[in-house]
Amino acid sequence: MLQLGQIDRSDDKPPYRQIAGMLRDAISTGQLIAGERLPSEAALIDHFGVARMTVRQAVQDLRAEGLVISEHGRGVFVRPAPPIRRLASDRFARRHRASGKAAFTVEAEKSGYSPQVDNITVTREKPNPTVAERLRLTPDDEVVVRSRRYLADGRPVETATSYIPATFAQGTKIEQTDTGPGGIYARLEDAGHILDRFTEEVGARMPTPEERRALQLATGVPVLTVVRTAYDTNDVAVEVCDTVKVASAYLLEYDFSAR
Amino acid sequence: MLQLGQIDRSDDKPPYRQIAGMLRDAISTGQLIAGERLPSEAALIDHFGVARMTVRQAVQDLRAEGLVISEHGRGVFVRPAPPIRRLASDRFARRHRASGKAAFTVEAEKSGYSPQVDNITVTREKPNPTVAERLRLTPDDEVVVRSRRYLADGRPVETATSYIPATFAQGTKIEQTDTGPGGIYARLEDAGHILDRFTEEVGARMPTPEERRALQLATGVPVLTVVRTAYDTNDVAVEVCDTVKVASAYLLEYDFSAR
DNA sequence: CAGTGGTCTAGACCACACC
DNA sequence: GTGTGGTCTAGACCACTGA
Repeated sequence: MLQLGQIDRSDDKPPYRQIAGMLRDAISTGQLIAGERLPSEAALIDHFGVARMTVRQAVQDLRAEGLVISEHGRGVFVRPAPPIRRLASDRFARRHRASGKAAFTVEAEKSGYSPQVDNITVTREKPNPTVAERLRLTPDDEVVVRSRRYLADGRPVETATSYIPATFAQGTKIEQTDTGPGGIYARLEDAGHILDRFTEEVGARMPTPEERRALQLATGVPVLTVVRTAYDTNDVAVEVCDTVKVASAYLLEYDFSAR
Repeated sequence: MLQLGQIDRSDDKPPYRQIAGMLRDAISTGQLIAGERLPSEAALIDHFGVARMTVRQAVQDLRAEGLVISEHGRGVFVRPAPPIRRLASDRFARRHRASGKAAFTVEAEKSGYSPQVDNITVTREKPNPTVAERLRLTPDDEVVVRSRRYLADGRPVETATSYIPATFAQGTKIEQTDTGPGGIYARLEDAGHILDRFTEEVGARMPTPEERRALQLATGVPVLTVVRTAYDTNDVAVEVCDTVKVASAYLLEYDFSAR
């Protein structure tokens, strides 16, 4: 049974923060382990002798920190850490593509989870200014826009949207739902755009409500945003890929020279 | 004056979500711009005909998303986007170091903000298991631990903790608060450890309460965690640097080959 | 069914900002 | 001072879970 202290009414820290602090300590010291249920609101009200809103505010703080998740009708639980995918920067190397597999599949086999892709859409649009600039297009050029969602062991972990200049995608499988073995990059190379290098821009923020839905995100879990641009051997930008990843499920690895 | 709709009581979306949605729309459509004040709680209560806790819960949602910040006694404001530092992966290149400047200073001059470092502490400790593994040390070896906080135009943007094997730091300025021109890396190279490459591991999460204090973080702003390991030309790990960055203030750029 | 968290009401007192 | 958000109380009804 979990042992908790009492509120110090003379403390300037408000009661709800004191309660949040005690629960946080219980979690960080291992008195409450991942997946375990916290005392119910009723139990906390009894123990601390406060109103319901006070304990709810404490729990609310912990949720915003991503420490706990609450499940309607069941209870509040210490958030279990999901398995973490380490993404190495060689994940788009040609040797993987040569095997006919997409980067996400290769990664899945290495790490031992079952990969899945859904919600694939393919459209043709005018690029937004950011994409246009990266692809060095005018706003009047067209791009093929490919969106999809990636799942690992059935759980959404990432959404991705690729933008490919229509002139490069024209008449290739890039315009179809199934791009064939090796994915977009293999088709671009088939078309003579031999890939040379990528740049990635990494940031993080809280998800929008739509992203929370699409990625089934608990409160208190941010997203990593990664915008990748692919260049061919003529230094032509051939694709921009905008991805939103569940932050708790990823570690991105990069190598670079000291010279 | 801001125009807002009314709550639809027959909607299954609860009133507080409807209110949050309308405010969110007002922000995303530009009816409320960065830095502008939202209607006061009293005004929202009047307008929507709900209890105070209902409008507070709506605002709470927006705070957790990082869309607004509330200031006690002043109001709730659309969160202004802070200037974003783009960190290129060549920021530790030797040519910068040669000029006698630390990476943070070089970055500051390029981007035009005033750099500052404070809270510098230097201790000698046994490494924790993670650091020990990265530095290929035994738990009995010692490391010099250097912590500091970086500020841009007076605002905290990052905390960093470096771990250097004591055998490499011994007798150098690395053990002192002021490491001299070019910083730790210059001193390691003075000592014959010519730097060859770095690896970085990037993740994101919500800050701990201590981090929120140290970085003066508003609610709804995650942190980027970057763990960098430096290797010398003998492939010896000579430093691990653990950094926590305000996510809204950074974009990390990396380049890598397609081969 | 009982137990859980989700939403809401209608008040209260407080601390802070600004005039 | 007035107006703002921060904290707290003591209820109410609802929706979901699981025995």
